[in-house]
Amino acid sequence: MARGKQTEMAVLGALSVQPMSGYAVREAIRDVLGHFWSESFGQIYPALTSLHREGFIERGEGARPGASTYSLTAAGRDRLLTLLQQPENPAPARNGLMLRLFFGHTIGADACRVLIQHANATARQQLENYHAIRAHIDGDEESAENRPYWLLTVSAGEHSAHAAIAWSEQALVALDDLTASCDVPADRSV
Amino acid sequence: MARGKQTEMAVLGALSVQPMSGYAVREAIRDVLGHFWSESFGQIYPALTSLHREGFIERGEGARPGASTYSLTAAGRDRLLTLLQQPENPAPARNGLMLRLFFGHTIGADACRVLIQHANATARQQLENYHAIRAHIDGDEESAENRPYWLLTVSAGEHSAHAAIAWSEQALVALDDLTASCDVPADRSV
DNA sequence: TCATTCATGTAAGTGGTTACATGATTCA
DNA sequence: TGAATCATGTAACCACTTACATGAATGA
Repeated sequence: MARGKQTEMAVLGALSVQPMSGYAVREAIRDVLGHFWSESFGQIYPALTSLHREGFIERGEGARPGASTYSLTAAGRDRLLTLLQQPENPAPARNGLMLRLFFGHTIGADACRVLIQHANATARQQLENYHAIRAHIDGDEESAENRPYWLLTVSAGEHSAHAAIAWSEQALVALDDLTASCDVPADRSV
Repeated sequence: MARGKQTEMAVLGALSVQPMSGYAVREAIRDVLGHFWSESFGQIYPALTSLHREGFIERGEGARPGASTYSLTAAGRDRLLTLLQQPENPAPARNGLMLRLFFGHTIGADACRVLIQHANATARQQLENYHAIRAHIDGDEESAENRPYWLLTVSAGEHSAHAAIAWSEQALVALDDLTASCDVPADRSV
């Protein structure tokens, strides 16, 4: 599926939870979907305009003059369902850490260690964030029907962070073995 | 770091292994870095032109008329080292599966199951690929100095695939519990 | 000879971010 | 009063993909 449809999907999804302004859509995407999705102003406002033109959202009075509150129409709800069911078009892989490590021999073992330690710290930070989000979702009485699905996404984040932590620690040991076997070859039997 | 520098880094990295044509650079990036990096023709040829203009690569005679063989200059090797040491600029998160699951209540548990089963199959496939790559690297006598670093990247892929498999299976159980508790509430405690 | 692969490039278009311009409202 | 936040939008730019145009070499 075209990548442009994904912005539409995220915006309709945000509005499906509750009607809100474009500004609030951006905040919702950043704060609620932030750990697995992002959209910028430059995407959100044009998307709102075209969704409105196509009749998928309605524009109502906002709390302030000049502000609007968008809400899904019936057609918009259908549209969201259709989009969500379309197969995803995976983005091309681009992992900067792996690219650097692949040329690890060029930058040296110490520089690699720094990169990996940084990845480890990041993953630990993420894991803490996921725990906080989980606690927040568990404590939220309002969205009981969404809760199991939201927890699924948090769980995916936790699994991924755990894997990154395990890998990075194993990788540091492997690098230590590598340099040790260069310095004191007699000490190690593979 | 700017995203454009990353193409430069990948191209210089490919040429650091051995001199080759632009066409071969693209093949190397696709086949060797494929599981964590990608570049298209439209990026590679302009990058080669600008790297040549800046003196980071030399253009030699190719095997055929009209074809060139690019190789790193000393300045190019320095440039690669500099680029590899710069901190990465992580791309904004965009996980289509998570976006869909977050609105899982809208599409329903069965549709979510399909998505998750697909993710499971993909991860298993990736795991097999990583095992094949690992075997290939282990059997390659030529690149002994690069081997430990290449294995690090394969290991990262394996960890990530394992995490995806474990998560997806757990998620399917969670969805089963969810629907079971809706159909036959008396059967389940919690 | 004819399809495939090797090879180099360009052009058009998409998708996306960032910075800017503007102004009202809230609250300290 | 003045800073922070809410709010809407546009313009310029960057990164990237895809499709196209071209043609030589290889090999069935």
